[in-house]
Parts: sequence; structure tokens; C-alpha cells
Amino acid sequence: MSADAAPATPKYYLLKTEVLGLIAGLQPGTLIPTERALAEKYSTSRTTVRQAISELVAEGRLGRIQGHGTFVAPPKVTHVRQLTSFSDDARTQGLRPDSRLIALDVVKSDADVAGHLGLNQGDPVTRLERIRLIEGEPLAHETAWLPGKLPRFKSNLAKAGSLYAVLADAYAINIADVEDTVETALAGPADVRLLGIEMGAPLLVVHRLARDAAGAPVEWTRSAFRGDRFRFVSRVKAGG
Amino acid sequence: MSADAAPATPKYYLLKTEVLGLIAGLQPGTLIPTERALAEKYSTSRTTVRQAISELVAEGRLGRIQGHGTFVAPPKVTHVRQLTSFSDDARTQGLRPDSRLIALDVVKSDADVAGHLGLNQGDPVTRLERIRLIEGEPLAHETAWLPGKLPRFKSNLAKAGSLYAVLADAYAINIADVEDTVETALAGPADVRLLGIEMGAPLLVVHRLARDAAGAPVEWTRSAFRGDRFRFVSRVKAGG
DNA sequence: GCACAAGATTGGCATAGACCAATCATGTTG
DNA sequence: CAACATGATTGGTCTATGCCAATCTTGTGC
Repeated sequence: MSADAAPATPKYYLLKTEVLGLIAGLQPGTLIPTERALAEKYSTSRTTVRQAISELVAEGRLGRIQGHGTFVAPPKVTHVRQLTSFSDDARTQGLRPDSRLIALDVVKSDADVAGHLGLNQGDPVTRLERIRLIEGEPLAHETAWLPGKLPRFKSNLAKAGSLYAVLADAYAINIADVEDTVETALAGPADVRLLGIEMGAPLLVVHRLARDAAGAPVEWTRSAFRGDRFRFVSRVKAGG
Repeated sequence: MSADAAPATPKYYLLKTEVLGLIAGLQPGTLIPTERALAEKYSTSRTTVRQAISELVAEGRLGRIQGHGTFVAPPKVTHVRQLTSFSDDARTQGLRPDSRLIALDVVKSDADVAGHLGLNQGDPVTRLERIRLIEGEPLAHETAWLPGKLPRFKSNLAKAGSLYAVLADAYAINIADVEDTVETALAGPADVRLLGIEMGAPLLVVHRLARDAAGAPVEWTRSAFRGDRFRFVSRVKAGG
């Protein structure tokens, strides 16, 4: 106990650092000992082992698959977050973006969406819900809400791939500025299903409000990125 | 079981949503039933209750204090993240910033710091470690590394308060551009002690590399923000 | 009335164990 | 040899319980 009366370090945290030592220098994909083996090796309960490993999984250092085992995870993908869309951002970095359509329809806006898009509750909005992938790996669940109906939106999007390109080319909607809000959240059952991550794993949730040159809101998007696989980079220049 | 063969929703998650219903509309600070009472009310184990509540604490919906109880948490602080420093950013929003000095010294750079600042390992760097507070509440742990020694740095900083103002006014170091990397991490014992948060709580970790007009790195900073209390906003304009 | 001690309450951590779900390896059958 | 079944292994969730630490309330002594 220090003069600071600092709490004792929990046992699981000590084990976490032990496991970090175990995996140092190992190649991604390398299996580590099972939970039961580690519990025996370190004379601790399996629950304690699970807690240590869960944190390493959450931090993207380990992955684990039920029935298969626990393994060293690959490094995080760094994703440049700019004015451009997810697809454009990824391509800029030589990463292969892809997306899987979950829903594309026109719905009545709820209070939240209406508030952000400057609409009345119940006004129609175009909803685009996708899973975003990089190099074939699902990394984000994204739902965009766009004011009103957009004729032939589905076919235009399939052709161009990038939302922002479609908005500009087919609907003369040009993004002039973007406000991104970034926060953490924890994965629920839908995230588990859609992104293949663990219950309770940390997410980076980005809400984006995009406006045109006249200041009118043209996009409200919620993106939930895997916190274990992503880090964002944003760049700002003076005078910008 | 859906056609998708989705896993069953864990019991603790169902309880989490129940508790969310319980706290709807309650004022921040309002105590909720104890873990033991909730376990009895919902016919479940205390461990399951703890898991549900832990997630709500991590997401900033509840707070809890050992010996006192569990309560509705206040809303997250939204922090605009721009080219300017933490202090300037907060003041812009009418929030009272403060900081508590942990360490200010000249150290030999390790491999990581040297790499980012374009130095050789072992070169001297000025290290500034602080706790950042808003409205008296510790919200971030920040360590800045600056190349070389800065004469009278401590007194200059005490006078001006803001790192960037000091760099400009006293050392003619002007930030021309900034690259921020944002990712999630989990709180360890040091974070628990420094920020008053729970073990394993999600953090928003921001690494910042700042450069002068000539492109030389002038600051490498690591900031760990409480994920339960913070969300970031960044704004980007076209052409920026 | 104030200061301190003791007890009650509430959260923090860990153990032992049970049972189920997902994956993989091995064995059997056509 | 390929397809399917079975069994083993490994992770996922939950229960019951114990014990400790931190906070708060109440009681006691001065």
C-alpha cells in the first residue's frame, strides 16, 4: 500500500500483464494456452483468467473463438477520418473497402433523426444501413439518414459505391462541412451478430452530421466501429 | 432462434435494458436499488446484476461508489477537438478547464517517443504529465513530450496555463498542423487512481503529433479521456 | 455538541462449479 | 475418397458463495 492509499492491483490485471509477456513477439494467429490451462498454470480460477483475456481481446491484442481457442490478434487498422466517405478514405490508404447492404428504404424520421436533419418528426428520410468491411473483414455498422426520397438511389449507389460520390453526381448534393462526434460504447447482441465481436466489447461510435454549402443538413450517420480493430487518424491544418 | 442462427441474448443484457427503463427520466445522482436488491427482484445472481450495471457505468449512464451505492450519472461532456489545446478548447465552450501537474522534467526519450519526434533514442525531451479537469472533475490523463529542453518552461506554463500559448509566446514554436489518432483502451490501476474510474472502464486514447510550419515534429502527446464522461466533436470544412 | 469507534450497508473481487454452444478431430459408412 | 456422425475440446454464460474494502449511520465518551 502506497502513501496514496492506492487500491491493490487486482489479480486479473496482473495476469493480463503476464499474458502480454507470453504473447510478446508472437505472430498473429498463434494460439495461446487455453483458459483452463492458464488457470492451472497460474493457480487461479478460470473466471479470473477470462477477465484478463477479455480485456486483451477488447484491446485488440487477442482474439478468441468458441471451440477453437484464443490467439494473438493482428494489428489494428488505422483509418483516416476526413471529409470524404469511408470508401474513399480506405482507398486512399490502399485498403480494399467493401460494404454489405442491410437495409435501404424510406422511413418516417423519429425525433432524433428529425432533430438532426432539421425536419419534422415523421417526415420521410432515406435510410441506408450497411456493414463496412476492409480487406473482407467487417469493421463497422453504419446507418445513414438522408432527408427526403432520392429517386433511383439504390441503383445509383450500386454503380458508384461511394455515398458521397452519388450524392454529388446524381443529386447535386455537395458536402461542405462535416461534424463528427466520437465516443465509446459497448457491443450489444446486434453488434455481436453484425460485426462478429464479443458481447460488451468496446466500440468507437461516430455520429456524423454533414452539411451543404448553404448550411442545410444533408446527412446524419451513425457508425459503430470495432474498438479492438480500429483507430482513427484525423489531420487538421492551421487556418483550416 | 432466428433464421440467422443468432445467439440468444444473454441474461445480463436483458437486465441491462430493464435497468435502463428503471432510470429513464431520473435526475442525475438518484440512487437505484442495490445490487443485492436487484438480484432478488429479478431472480438472478449478483454477478449477473454486476455485469449489467458495469456496462451501464462504462457507457456513462450510471455511476457507482463502493459503500455508497449506484446512481444515475450526469450526461457526457462534449469536447470539441481542434487544433487548439485542451484548455483553449474547453474555454471556447464556456467550460472551466483546470489541470493538475503530475510531472514536469527532462528525460531521455525511449524508442517510441524518439520515433515520433524524429530524435535518436536517449535524446533529451521535456515531459509534461498532467491530469486535465473540466468543472473540477478529472477527465483526462495527459503526457506531452516536447523535443529538447525548454528554459523556464515550468514558470512560463504556470503563467500562461495553455501549452500551445507558451510554445508560441515564449519559444516561438507555432503549431502548423496536427495529427490525432483516436482509439479505445481499458482503464488499468493507474487510470483508476488518477481519474477515479473503474478498473476496465473504456478510455478514449488520443495520440497527438503536432508539427511546425517546416514540418518538424514539436509535440507528441498521449491523452487518455474517460469514455464514460466524454465524447469528442471534430469539425472539418471542405477545402481544409 | 464534537470526536471517535463500532456496526451496518454496499460495492469489488475471487473461487468453485455447472451446463451449454461452437469448433475440430476422429471414426464410420457408402 | 467423400460425407456424415460422434466425441472431445474450448470458449460463453450463469449460479452460489465467501471475503474484503469503502462509505455511511449510529452509539458512546468526553
